[in-house]
Amino acid sequence: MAYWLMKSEPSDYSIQDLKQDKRAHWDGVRNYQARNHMRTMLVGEEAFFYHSNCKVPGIVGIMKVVKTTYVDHTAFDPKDIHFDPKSNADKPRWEMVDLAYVSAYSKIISLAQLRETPALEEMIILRKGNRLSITPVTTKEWKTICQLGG
DNA sequence: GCCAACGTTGGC
DNA sequence: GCCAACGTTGGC
Repeated sequence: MAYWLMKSEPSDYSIQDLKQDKRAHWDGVRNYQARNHMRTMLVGEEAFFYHSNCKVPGIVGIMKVVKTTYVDHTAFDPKDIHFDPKSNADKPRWEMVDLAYVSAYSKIISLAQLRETPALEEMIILRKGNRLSITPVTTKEWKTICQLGG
């Protein structure tokens, strides 16, 4: 069983949205590396929900995989913001998983706080220039971050 | 808003 | 296959 970290801009979709919806399609991923990570996800695996591109970026909660990858049909929709003319029903290029809400931290574990934690110095999202929206998290990192969350 | 870093595209 | 140009991400 692997652990994950998945980014979303809260102005687009936040942990509060997921809490309300209970379950969500993680659509709109348009990066091959991120897609390939999703392909290896198994039902029951847990992921941190990360708020990116906002005032205080950081980890805000936990969710779990409830459905493995299937075709992301939003890529076919010209009105969708993530429309990709190179993906079609005959030859779909993008996929998504379904995730369920698990918990939300009462206080965000900020990016600054993650950077200050020595046990996390190898974390992928903390590496210079990293922009990948879906990354694996090691068991050690997972436990360290859970402790930070209290 | 700025800009470094990265991924993708397409001409050659 | 190379690589310049372009678009996007995301912290600050």
